[in-house]
Amino acid sequence: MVLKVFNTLGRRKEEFIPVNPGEVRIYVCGPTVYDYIHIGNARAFVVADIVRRYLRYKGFKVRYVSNITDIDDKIINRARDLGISIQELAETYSDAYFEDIAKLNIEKADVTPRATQHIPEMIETIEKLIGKGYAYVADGDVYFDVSKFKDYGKLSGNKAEALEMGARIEVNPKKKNPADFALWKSRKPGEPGWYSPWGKGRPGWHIECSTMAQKYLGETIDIHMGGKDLIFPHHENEIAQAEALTNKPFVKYWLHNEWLTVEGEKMSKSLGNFVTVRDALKMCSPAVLRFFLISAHYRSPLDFNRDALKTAGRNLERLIRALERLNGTPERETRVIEDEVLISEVEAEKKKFEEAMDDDFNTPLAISALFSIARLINNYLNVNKTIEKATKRRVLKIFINLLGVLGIEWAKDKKETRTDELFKGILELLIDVRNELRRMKKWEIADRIRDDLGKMGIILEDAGKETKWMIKSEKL
RNA sequence: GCCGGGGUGGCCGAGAGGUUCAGGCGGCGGGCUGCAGACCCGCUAUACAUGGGUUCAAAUCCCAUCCCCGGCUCCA
Repeated sequence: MVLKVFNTLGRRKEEFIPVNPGEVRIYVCGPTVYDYIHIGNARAFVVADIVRRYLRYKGFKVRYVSNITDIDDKIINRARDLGISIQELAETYSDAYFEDIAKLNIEKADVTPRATQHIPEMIETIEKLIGKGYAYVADGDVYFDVSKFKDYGKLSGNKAEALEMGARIEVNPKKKNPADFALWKSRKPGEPGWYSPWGKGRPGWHIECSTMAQKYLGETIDIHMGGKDLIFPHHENEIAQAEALTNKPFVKYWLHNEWLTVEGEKMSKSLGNFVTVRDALKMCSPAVLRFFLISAHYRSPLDFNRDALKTAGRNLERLIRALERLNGTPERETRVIEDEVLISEVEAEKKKFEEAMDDDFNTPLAISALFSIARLINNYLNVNKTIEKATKRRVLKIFINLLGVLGIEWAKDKKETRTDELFKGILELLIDVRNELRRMKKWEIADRIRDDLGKMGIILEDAGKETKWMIKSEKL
């Protein structure tokens, strides 16, 4: 099956063919560590994570690099406001970032380069660009000369001339052209600076990414991802820098995800509707948040709100329940026709899942195949009280693998039963007594026990003679 | 001003020329159950912003209009 991806460069779906057969190199723009990451960041990282997992599922060897921007205006200002050092601030929030993405089950990158640890490489790149006539020095700053790069605007569709018209920023008199962008910024009083041929200063934002991407992934990388806001100017400028340097295509496929809104509005500090991952995780479990984030196609807008989270929780629960139900079903040796049918139908859904993912990572459509699998399992188990061993294994494996592609790990998300033995003992005693009451048809008392426990967050479900209990996780 | 993305059933959300229009949630009805839950079945659902056009056939293509959102400035 052919994987198709929507390439921002060209704005159309293309067949995915990596530069080197069987091997994919991905670069994802990581966070600027001046604050906790928000759910919009999380969407971008989850999408990238799924791209990575699915490519691996398809048999590609994946090398995945995602940077940390630890020097930038926002960091400098924030550190100043808080009265702490830049290093301290960056350290705090990069630690928080790793914690947050780990919770969301986003795999760690193979390499996580930090901007401040690659200053010499950036200086070298800038020197080369100056040498090739693409950049010029102006009073301690270095700017990229957009007019020298023919393809400028090919990613975003913005023309350098048009940018001048719309630009509301005050014109920087050091620039030859308003669209030129800084490769190196001279140090202002109170700011940190690194020694360079142009005096003390620090690198521009764009040069960080292109330099580190090329250092770890080579001159032409397969996939570069990020939120759509990065298309311009960030990615446009990365292309200019990298391609001016090598005369080779910098990135084969550019993938950008749409915005996540909150209650219909874009997140912004001024609206006060910024939702960090940490805030969101007070409302739902990490698995639910992740499941919510992939409930729409990555190129469609998605709105974060309580109802949507609730629905995501129910949906995920439906899948997990079916999985657990199958897992808990007793095995038998003999295979019957129903087993054959189940396997072939589940295999058909697996194929649908793959087709959906092959079509530019269509997660909502892929998820619908998972619902079908859940239904098939439930239907089977409604009639069959046992399942043939190999059938069970096969279906479980498919189900778990497909969930795994989406980064939903059943074992990891198992509700932590933070209950001690004493609690369990008492509860089981209570259930036994209740079942005794049920046998005696004392429904009123039996129901009262179930209802009252329900109010306390403990759910009892009678299935024949057995009674299952679970702690209602408000998070799910 | 220049560029871009959208408007699909009560809600969310796939589909991008053609058999009866995914899937989930919610609601209603039924089955199972002592009841409830979970699960299954059915209905809600002959929906695709509006007006034209192309076509044997249009959510899907074309034109116009309305509305929403975004980029052009740090931003996933």
